[in-house]
Amino acid sequence: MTSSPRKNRKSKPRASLRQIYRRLLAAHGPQHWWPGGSRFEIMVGAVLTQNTAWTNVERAVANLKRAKALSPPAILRASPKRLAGWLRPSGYFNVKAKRLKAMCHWLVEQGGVRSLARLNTHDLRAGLLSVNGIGPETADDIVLYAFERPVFVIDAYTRRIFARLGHIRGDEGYETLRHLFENILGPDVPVFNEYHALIVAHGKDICRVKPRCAECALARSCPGAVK
DNA sequence: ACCCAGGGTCATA
DNA sequence: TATGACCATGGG
Repeated sequence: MTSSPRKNRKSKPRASLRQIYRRLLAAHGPQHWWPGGSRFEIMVGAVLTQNTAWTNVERAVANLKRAKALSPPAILRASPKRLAGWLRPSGYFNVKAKRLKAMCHWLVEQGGVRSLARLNTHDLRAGLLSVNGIGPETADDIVLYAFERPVFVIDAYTRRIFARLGHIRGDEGYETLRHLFENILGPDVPVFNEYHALIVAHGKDICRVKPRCAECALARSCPGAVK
C-alpha cells in the first residue's frame, strides 16, 4: 500500500504552528490579553467567562467593583444571593457564585495571591484544579495570564482549528494537546499568551467548520478554505 | 425563533 | 471512559 491510513488529504502543505501564529499575529495584531488589572481580577474573570461572552463578564465585574466586592474577603462575606445578583449578567450566576466562593476560600487558605505567586507552576496548577468549578482551561487561563507561567491553554477553538488543519485528530485528551503545543512552541509565555488570545478572539473567523472556512489569515493553508 | 459564547460538574451506563 | 443533563444571560 502506498497510501497511509490517514485521511484522504492530498499531500497537504501544512503550515507549522509557528507559521500559523505569525499569520494570525500579522493579520490581527496583538490582543493585549488578559484585559483587566490585578491577578485576582483575572482569576475572577477566568471563572466568569466559562462558556460566556466576555462582554457579559465585564458587566458582572463592573457590578463587583461598584459594590466594592472585588476581593476575596468581600466575596466570602457576601451572601450567595447577593453575590449571584452581582454576577447575573455573566450567566450561570448561581453556579458561578459558588465557584467564586470556592476559589476565594482556597485562595485565602493558601495565604493569598502573593503566596500563590511563590508556588511552582505544577503546584499552582494542581491547586487550582483542586477547586470545585475550576477545570483545566480555567486553571490554565489563570496560570498563564495571571501568573505568567508557560502553559498553553487548550480550548474548543484550538481543537477545531488544528484538527481541521490536520495537525491533530481532535479527540486527544487535554493534557496531550497542551504538552504537544508546549513542546513545539515553548516554553514561551509571550507566545502562549498571544497565540491563545488570537485563537479565541478570532476563532470564529479562522477555518470555521460551519458553514465552512471564512476569509481569514489561514484561508490559503486551510483544506476547507473557500477558493 | 434559533444559535452561540474565552467550561465544568455530576449522574448514569 | 464516555455520553447527557444542567447551569442562564445577552448579542447576532
